[in-house]
Amino acid sequence: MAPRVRFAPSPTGFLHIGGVRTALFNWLFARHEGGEFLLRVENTDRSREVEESVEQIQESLRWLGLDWDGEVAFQLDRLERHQEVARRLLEAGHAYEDEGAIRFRMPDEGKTGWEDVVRGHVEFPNEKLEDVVLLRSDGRPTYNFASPVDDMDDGITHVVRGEDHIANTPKQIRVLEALGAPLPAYAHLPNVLGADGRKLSKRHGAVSVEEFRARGYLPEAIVNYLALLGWSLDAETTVIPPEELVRHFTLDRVGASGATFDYQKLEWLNGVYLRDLPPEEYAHRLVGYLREQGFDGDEATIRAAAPLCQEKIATLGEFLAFAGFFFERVEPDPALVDGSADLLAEAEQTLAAVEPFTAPEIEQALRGLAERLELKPRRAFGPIRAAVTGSNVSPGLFESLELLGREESLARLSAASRSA
RNA sequence: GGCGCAUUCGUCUAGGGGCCUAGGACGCCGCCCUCUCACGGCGGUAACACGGGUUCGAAUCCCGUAUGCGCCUCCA
Repeated sequence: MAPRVRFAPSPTGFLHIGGVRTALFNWLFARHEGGEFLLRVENTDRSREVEESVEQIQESLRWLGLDWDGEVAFQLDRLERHQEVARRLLEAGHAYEDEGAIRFRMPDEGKTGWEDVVRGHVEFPNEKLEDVVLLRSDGRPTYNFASPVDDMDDGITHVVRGEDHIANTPKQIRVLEALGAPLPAYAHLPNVLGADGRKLSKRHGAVSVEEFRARGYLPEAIVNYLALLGWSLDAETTVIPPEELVRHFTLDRVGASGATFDYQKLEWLNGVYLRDLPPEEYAHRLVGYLREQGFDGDEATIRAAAPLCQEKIATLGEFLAFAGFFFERVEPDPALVDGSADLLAEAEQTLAAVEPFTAPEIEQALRGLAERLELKPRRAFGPIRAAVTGSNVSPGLFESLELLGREESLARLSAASRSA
């Protein structure tokens, strides 16, 4: 039987990166096994619901490439079903009324356990199991009731979720047993933590998919990185594109201990993916990203600047800080050009005569100038770079000059020379 | 407090009794490359939480302790 799994977020806000990891493992498992991946919104607590979040969650999943099967289901739409099942349990003596609510009768003795796919045998003493509320006094189901009932109705074969649900599992198992439903396999994923060992939150850095997207991370890099949080292919491999992930992912290689989210490693991985992109694709994504961020600089210039930056930045978000000088005049840091008035004037003259105005010729001319002035290349090019790009960190100088064009390059050199 | 889960370099991890004087990756440090930055190359740093067992032999199995985290809501 093909497995069927689900991702069941509650619509209380944006999609948290820890939630994405849960969704990802479900998705990878389903796609690897040729099963189905369902999306179910657990919205039984209307008071905590955040407008727009349902759409945002879907948009985030789509952006990451985590496609789900069928329509999105909403837990609240199945209210009548939940009430009917609760009545059944009431009539069968498995539940009782309590101040308007309906509670499930947990056994008082013995144990309730299961073979967790990632942790092995887990069991709880039944005396520790509270009689959970099935239906609130207003008739709405609670999570510990709606969730297993929906899993049953949806034919969920594997419940893959965060480890914070471990203590809920015995309760849900008892409910399912009382209903005579087959038990799904359970796999409890380790938590995703911040650097201080606590649950990853806003103060550790970006936590929502939207934020990572806005900062210029690639979905495939995020997916790759997240897959490594709790799962590994082998002892060696780190860079594993989504298709490879699908090909190799198995639940038995998921670890059980909490994983700290490492922003530096994600950034490195993002750089790997960025550099691996074919140049046209890189330019395409860069334009898309910049437009999404509201940047309206000339597209041809963006595309021309793209290859000069591809090997040098790790996130698309760095582009404007790194190559923004292509789109507007910049004020060089006085300290970088100070005392170089003559050099800059000479460079201006030299470049005025370069023909054609292309990187190789520009390089030859400027190296010749450095030699004449008896300056080490790095000493000679530093002020020129600052005059033209505004910074001592930039794309290649000669390529930058070519792209900027002779007229603009000379103008900037002239201005800097006067102020130096 | 009770119950549960977890514990290998700073971080992510490999490891399932001898292949481990513990491997890979990120980070960090050094060198090389070099017009800056980056990339790349080379080298280095750094870990089996602790204590008992079991065994000829333990990172690997068992017990205990410690620490961290989770849950104990008519939240999910």
